[in-house]
Amino acid sequence: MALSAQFWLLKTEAMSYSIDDLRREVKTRWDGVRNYQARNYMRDDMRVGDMVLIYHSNSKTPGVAGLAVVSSSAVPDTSQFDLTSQYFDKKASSTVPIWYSVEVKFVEKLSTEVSLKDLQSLQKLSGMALLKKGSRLSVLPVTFQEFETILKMASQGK
DNA sequence: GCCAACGTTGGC
DNA sequence: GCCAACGTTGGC
Repeated sequence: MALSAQFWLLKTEAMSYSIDDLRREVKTRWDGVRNYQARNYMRDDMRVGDMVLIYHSNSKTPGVAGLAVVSSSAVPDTSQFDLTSQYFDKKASSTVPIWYSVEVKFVEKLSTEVSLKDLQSLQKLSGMALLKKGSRLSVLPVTFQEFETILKMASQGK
């Protein structure tokens, strides 16, 4: 049951993994996601070539900081098997993994970050999953219109 | 640092 | 299967 969505938003705390980290590494496995719905989006719906907004959460000025592309579809998140990892899950086994992660590749860092405030100020974006009250999901679908609007805001230095 | 809104866990 | 307690997220 694949969604038609081809655009996504991934949250990350800039202090632990920022768009600059992704630029440096070029590609990364988006591991450590421990929420079932977020997992389902990654495992069932994210496809190679899907575009991704990288969102810095929990920072002084939260907002969309950059752009990435899905470079590999979801495989079991190896950190769930790693005893030394904070993401270790004792209920998971290699034959029956629980958590999955896609790989994303750096595309660009926005010259101007589009802040949460900016997003909230646009009537056009009022339907965004990110802006829904109480939405704490770290993997969220974005519509093409929303995606386009946000990139436009970035290009206008807004 | 606060706390509201969630999701998960575990006792019953 | 219910639901209270607990842990986490994330804006402010």
